[in-house]
Amino acid sequence: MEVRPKRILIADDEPDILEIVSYNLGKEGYETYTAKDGNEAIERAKQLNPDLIILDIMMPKKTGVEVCRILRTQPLFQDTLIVFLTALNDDASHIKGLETGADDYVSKPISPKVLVSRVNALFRRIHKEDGKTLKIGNISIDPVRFIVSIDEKEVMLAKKEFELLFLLGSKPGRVFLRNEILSQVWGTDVIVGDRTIDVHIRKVRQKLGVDCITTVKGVGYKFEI
Amino acid sequence: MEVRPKRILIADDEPDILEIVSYNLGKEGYETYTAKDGNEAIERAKQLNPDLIILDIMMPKKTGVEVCRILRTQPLFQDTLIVFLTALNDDASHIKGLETGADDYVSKPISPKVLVSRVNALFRRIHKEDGKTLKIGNISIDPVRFIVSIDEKEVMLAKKEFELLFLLGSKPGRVFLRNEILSQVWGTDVIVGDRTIDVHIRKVRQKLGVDCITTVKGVGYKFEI
DNA sequence: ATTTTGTGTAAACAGAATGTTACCATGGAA
DNA sequence: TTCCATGGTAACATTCTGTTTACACAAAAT
Repeated sequence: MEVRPKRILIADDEPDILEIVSYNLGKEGYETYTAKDGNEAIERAKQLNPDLIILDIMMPKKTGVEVCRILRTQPLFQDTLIVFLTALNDDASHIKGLETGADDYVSKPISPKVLVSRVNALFRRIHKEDGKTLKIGNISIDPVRFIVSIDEKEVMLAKKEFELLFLLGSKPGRVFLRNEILSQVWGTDVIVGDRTIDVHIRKVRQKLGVDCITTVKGVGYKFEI
Repeated sequence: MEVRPKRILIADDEPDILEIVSYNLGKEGYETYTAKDGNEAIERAKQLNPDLIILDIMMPKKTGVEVCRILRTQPLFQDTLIVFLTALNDDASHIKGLETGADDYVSKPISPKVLVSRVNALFRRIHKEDGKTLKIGNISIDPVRFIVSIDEKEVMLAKKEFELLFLLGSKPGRVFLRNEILSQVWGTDVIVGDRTIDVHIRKVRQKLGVDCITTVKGVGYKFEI
């Protein structure tokens, strides 16, 4: 399965930092976006639904810790990786950062190499599961062979259909919001109509012949047996 | 749901380090085990199957990096968390550690607090499943799966119904005024009639089949078992 | 006892959200 | 080229939710 490039949002009030971090991560193949204060970080996070967010601790409007706490209260950002960036090299803020729900912590002055390798390490840790066949009850979803099996019976899905099912199947039971689905399967830059998701959901349901996708009206869809 | 204490294996050739790390993690509720060189680390890892392994980079017999590489080749240790411990504070070894497949990296001199909080953060990342689920007695309210369970029996609520219950359930026993409910669930801009809340309360009561919402006349409602 | 105030309940309605179908554009394969 | 699979849109059908209305009932106030 083709992998969409990871989206990283970087929030810092120093343009130099934004640029150097953005440049180095971009070189690694990440899609980078920036924000220059806490409020903008939250706003852009909601709009972009990034895979990882790098937050400077000391920022105008809202500190990185505040932004982290606010984002973490929302289900949408439960899985988002968060890394703190700070000039304070002391233990206290270090611990505070991690306890707030950050996944890592890098102190300034930043070595681009270190930052990149830590980011890579975080993604590696999360995506150990990548490439593995998902098995939920009698349904298995194989991203390598691009095939879905139901009780040993194999079903072929089109790319988008497969990606959609794979996303939902990756966390059975969890509800995926419509924008989440849009940004994960279609990407943030593409603009598609309102009925597009529904139509694809329908196609998947039809091809599978099993009712394993539940609609949660006003919210989204979830995979459930 | 009760959780078995996490097992942590610590490998270092300095007895002092072993003791201080073991003591501090033990105090946090982890089950700790030690090894004094690379070979012993591998041996004990196989025997204990720990959830997390802390490896000193500089150890006799085999270095931490070697141990990590060897363990990572085995399926059993694919998901095991690995943290490196080192006196070398330079970037080179740092990067090397993470690229080898470690999940984190802490440099000596070790601050026990920092180590403990990083370990906590690693585990928190692994089980973020049950993060936001409210549990009150035999009722659990899961905003990620959008499901309410009563004694393992699952109930689906409509969006507003769910939000209403979630609000009340977020502070069991506390009375929520009608305007409070209005502003939290419906928002400040929306104007709805007086009976709307009642009707929703009724629907929730009906669907749950359990009497867990108490009316406080002239005031509001509260969640109570 | 009567009125007033607050809440419970059922039914009905409007409109939002989703399901469904048919159709079009595109691009690769035969 | 033609054919076909894919992905997207538009238009309509259907379902479900949220809200209101109307009234019953209960408790408190008069």
